[in-house]
Amino acid sequence: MSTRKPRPTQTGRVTLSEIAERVGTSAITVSRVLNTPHLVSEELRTQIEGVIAELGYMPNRAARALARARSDSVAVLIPSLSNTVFTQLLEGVRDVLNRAGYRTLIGDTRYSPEEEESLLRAYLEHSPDGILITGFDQTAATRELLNRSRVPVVHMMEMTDGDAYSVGLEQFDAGRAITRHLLERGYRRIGFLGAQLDPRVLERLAGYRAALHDAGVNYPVGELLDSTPSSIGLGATLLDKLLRQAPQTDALFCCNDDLALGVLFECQRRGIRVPQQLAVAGFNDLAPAAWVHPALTTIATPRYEIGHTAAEMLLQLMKGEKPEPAKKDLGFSLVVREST
Amino acid sequence: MSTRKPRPTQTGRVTLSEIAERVGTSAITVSRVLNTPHLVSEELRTQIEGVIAELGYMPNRAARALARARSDSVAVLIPSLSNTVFTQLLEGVRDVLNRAGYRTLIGDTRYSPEEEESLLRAYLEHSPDGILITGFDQTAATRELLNRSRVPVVHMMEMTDGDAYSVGLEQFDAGRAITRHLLERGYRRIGFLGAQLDPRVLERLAGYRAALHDAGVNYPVGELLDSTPSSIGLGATLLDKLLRQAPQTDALFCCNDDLALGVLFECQRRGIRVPQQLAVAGFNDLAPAAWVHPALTTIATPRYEIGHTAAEMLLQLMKGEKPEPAKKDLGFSLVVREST
DNA sequence: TTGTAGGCGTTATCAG
DNA sequence: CTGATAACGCCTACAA
Repeated sequence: MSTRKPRPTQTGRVTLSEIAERVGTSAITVSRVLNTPHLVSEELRTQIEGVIAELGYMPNRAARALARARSDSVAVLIPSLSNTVFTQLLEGVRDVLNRAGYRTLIGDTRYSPEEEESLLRAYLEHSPDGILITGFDQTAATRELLNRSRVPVVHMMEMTDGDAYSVGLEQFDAGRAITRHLLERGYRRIGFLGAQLDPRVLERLAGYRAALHDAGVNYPVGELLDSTPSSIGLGATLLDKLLRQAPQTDALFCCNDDLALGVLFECQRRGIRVPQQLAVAGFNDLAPAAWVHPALTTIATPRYEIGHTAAEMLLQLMKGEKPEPAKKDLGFSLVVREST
Repeated sequence: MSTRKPRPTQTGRVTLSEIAERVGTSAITVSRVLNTPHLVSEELRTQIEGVIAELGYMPNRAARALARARSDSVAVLIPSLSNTVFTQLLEGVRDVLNRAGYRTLIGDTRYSPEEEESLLRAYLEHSPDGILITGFDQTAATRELLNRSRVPVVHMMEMTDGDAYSVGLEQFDAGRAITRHLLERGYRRIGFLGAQLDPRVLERLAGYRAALHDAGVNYPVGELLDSTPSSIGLGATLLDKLLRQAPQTDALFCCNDDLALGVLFECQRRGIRVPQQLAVAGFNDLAPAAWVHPALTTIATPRYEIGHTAAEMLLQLMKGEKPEPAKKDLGFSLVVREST
């Protein structure tokens, strides 16, 4: 029994060996109490558990990760932390992953594929067991990194061809659906307000154009695109611009609720009656949409469920299972309220 | 030269030894190229850098953390991810910490000290180099954990006595300030709407009461407290309740902008003129406050700056420096708009 | 059911 | 400036 006496550790934290020494057993047995308790005799186990509690032992994740070659962590890349669309997505993700014992490394890409690439590079150093990423707008290098890392990946928010795993909705269809709703209501000079111009917004724009086209309507003067981030203030600004550029517009599809709220508030300020003089539709169905006056017609998107489902799919992949189907379309719903 | 040939690793990832072998040097030298390049000769360095790039080498953080006994990560505990107050706080935190090379482990406590304790327990396993935590409402066990871990901690959002490091604002003073504003405007039957009832809300309530008391006003029937989470919808509900309970109320201080917006929208719906029939004040100055109609009087709180400053303070602590002063009051400002 | 040996990938230490 | 050696704390594999 040449047991080297374990000295206090570098960090001052209690280690398995110290516990083992106290109990008069070996580190591996203490490890078993933590990971496979059924493999340890009742007696030893309760004794060890006592000392663990007494000493306030706390496993060292770095050591565990190194030994097991997995980290029990998942990297989650979203465009923005200040957009509730993505924080709700995150909540769905975390409710699933935390329960399953995973930590999430959250990265916000600021809507930039380059930033996304650099975040991914950084997070791969942590050997994540899985990756959740927003959309399909990755740089070539990002794709390369994802492939070479051999870590399971699930894409969120959009659907696509390809053979990637994904959970989302058809942004194109949603944009078309709400535009059709406006057409059905009898509006014809239907404008579009777009900001940020990320791929999902562009899909919605394409859906809007398709709906108009299908209806034999053409209203290019009503399109206003701005690549700066969405905000309520920008909605107000864009409305002002639009009314100069195309005063005859009778309905407006805003690429998200923030813009739409800005438009609504600006209409209130100017005394423009909604929907009588101008109908307004948004996208996402954020919390204020149901409460503003008039209440906002919009597309409800299942953010929480997308996060939840994507995380579940990733869990399967991390277990080595093949999720079926590989793509889940969680749909959307048109919520007609007073503003159209 | 009994160099064991390094086999492909467990994870399939390139390691320092493999690079070393390729170059005909040792792992430690490769490590130096990464960490202290000035200690390696120009020639060897460029050669090694070439192979690193060629093979797409990626350091293993777990191994590094284990060897260095620090993780380059910081745990950040906030009450909620779906409240923009805290996501803005987070952005301030991350802008500083990411730049300094730290990762953030984000935990949302759901406003529960018990949940906070369990998150802290979990995150301590990662050996964070520092901890940012919201407020001072910790369980005894949490305090014990923080002390024993000997990890630097900075508290955010509130000020307090004690000797803890903190960056925040005096919630009491802010609540008192906006109430005084209402008093100055001539309102006397000033109600208070509170939700969630976390410590910061209770401080604001205390400030409200103090202001009334100082003015010789007493209006207990106007206080409505609800421990469920804040939301626009709850604001509408509480207004309804309040108008039954205290119809003579002439002004309302809502503990945050969400409630205030709900109140405003409900007033619009009912045709209650703001501020003529009822003045409404909020707290935080969230984005919509400036744009709703009438625009909302509120208290602007420096969330981003608090996160930023707290992170800088933590950085100092992690370097072993003593930040001066230990408590930073970043203040608030009264933003008077149309609703009062 | 328990323990021994050895390694995970990196870095600190100290020698050359 | 470079390298050999020995950790870091835990776990896998195998043996007893």
